Amino acid sequence: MPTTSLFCPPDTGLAPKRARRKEARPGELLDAALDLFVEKGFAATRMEEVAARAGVSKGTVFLYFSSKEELFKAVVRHNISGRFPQWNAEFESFRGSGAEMLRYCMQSWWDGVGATQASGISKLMVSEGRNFPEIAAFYQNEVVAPGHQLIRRVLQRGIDRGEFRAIDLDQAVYGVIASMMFLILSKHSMGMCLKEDMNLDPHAYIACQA
Amino acid sequence: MPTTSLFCPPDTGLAPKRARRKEARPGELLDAALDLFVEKGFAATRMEEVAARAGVSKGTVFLYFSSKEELFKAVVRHNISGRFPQWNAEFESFRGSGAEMLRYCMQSWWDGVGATQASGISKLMVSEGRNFPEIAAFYQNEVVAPGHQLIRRVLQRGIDRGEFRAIDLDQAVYGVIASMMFLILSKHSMGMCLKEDMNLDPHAYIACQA
DNA sequence: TACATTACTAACCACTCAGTCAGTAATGAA
DNA sequence: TTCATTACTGACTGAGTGGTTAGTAATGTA
Repeated sequence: MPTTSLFCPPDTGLAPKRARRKEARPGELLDAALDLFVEKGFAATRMEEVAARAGVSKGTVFLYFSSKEELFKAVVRHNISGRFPQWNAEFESFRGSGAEMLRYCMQSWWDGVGATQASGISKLMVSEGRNFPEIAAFYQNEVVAPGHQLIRRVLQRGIDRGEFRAIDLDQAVYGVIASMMFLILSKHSMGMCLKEDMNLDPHAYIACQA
Repeated sequence: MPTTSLFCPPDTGLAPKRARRKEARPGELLDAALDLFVEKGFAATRMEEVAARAGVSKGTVFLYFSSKEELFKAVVRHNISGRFPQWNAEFESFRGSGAEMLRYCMQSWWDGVGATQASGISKLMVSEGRNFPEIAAFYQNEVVAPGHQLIRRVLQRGIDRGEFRAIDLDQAVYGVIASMMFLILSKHSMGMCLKEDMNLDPHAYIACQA
C-alpha cells in the first residue's frame, strides 16, 4: 500500500514531477493565462507566472504557444471569438419578437461572457489596446467586427419585422455596445458603485427604445 | 551678426546645449510626463522618453522628481487635485438653483478636465490602478475622495434647498461619477461611437432626476 | 582671470522578463 | 532490458529600463 508520500518521493502517484500530459496542457495554460491577463493586464502578466499557475515550467508554455501574443490570441479565440458560430446559429433559429430576442441576447451574453472572466479581456483591450496595436487589430477583427455584425443583424431583424423603429442602425448598435461596456467596466474597473447587482433587463429595454 | 549656427556651436544663442533653466524644468517635465502617461499609461512610459520630450537627459528628471511614482503624483497634483481649493471656493460662492449648479459643475468639469489631457489620468487609473496599489491609494485619497465629497455637497445643497428629492446620496453621487467616467472612456478608450460630440446637458439633467 | 557653485549629462549598475536550447526523464516499442 | 522518441525542464541570453553617480560646463563672484 503506497502511503501518502512522506518518504518515497519517486514512488507515490501523488504529484509526480515531469508528468507528460500533452492533451491537458493547452487547456490548463489557457485557463491560467485568462486568469492572469484579466487580473494583471497583458503587459504585467509574466509568462513564468502563467507557467507556474498551470503547473509547468516556462519553457513548456513556449512549447504550446510561440509567443506571449500568440498565447493571448489563443485565449481570445477560446473564450470569445470561438463562440460566434454558436451565437450565429442561435440567431438563425431564434423564434420570437425582436424585443424578446434582444433581451435574450443580452441576457445570455451577460451569463456567458459579461459575468465571467472573459469580459475582463474586453476591459483589458480598453486599457492596453493602444500599447499593442497588433493585438488591438486582432481583437478588432476577431471580436469587435463580428460582434457589431451580430448586434446589427438582431436589430435589423426587429426593424424588418416592423417591431423596431427604423432608426440609424449604427447609432443603435453603439447604444447596445455602450451598455455592455458599462456593465463590464462596472464589474472589472470600479470597485465602487453597484451594491445590489443590477439586473440586465432594464438595459435591454432601454436599448429597444433608443 | 551671429549666423544660424552652422560653424560656431559655442557662440550662437540657438539651441545651446546644457542650458541651465532651473525655473522652467519642473513645468516642462510635468507637461511632457502628462502627455506620455496619458498616451501610453504609467508602466509603458519610460523616464528617458519623458526627459527627451522635455529636452533634457534622463538624469535631470531624477534631479527634480525622486522616482517615477513621485513624478506621477506630481502630475496628478498639478493637473487635478491642486484645483480642488478653487473648486471648493466656487462651490461656496455659487448663487443659483441646485440644477443650475450641478449643470455648471459638470460643464466646467468637462471644459477644465474631462475634455483635456487631464482626464486621461482617470482612464489610466482605471486601467492600471490594480497593478500599482501605492499610486491607486494616492489617487483615491487625493482625487476620488475629495471629488466624492464635492459632488456630495453639491447634491446635498440641492436637497437642503428643497430642489432635489431626498434620494440616497451615495447612489446619486455614483450616478454623477458614472456619467463622468462614461464620457472619459468615450474620449480616451473607444475610438468608436460618438461621431457628433454629445453635449453634457442631458447628463446633468439625468443626474438631477435619478 | 581664477575660483566656487550647481544644473546638467552620459555612462553605468541592478534587475526584469520574453524567448532559447541543451539536456533530462517519462513513455512506448522491440 | 535496451533503445528511440519526445514532453518537459531550468539555466541562460539579450533587450530594455528605473535609478545612480562621477564628471562637465554654465554661471556668479571677486
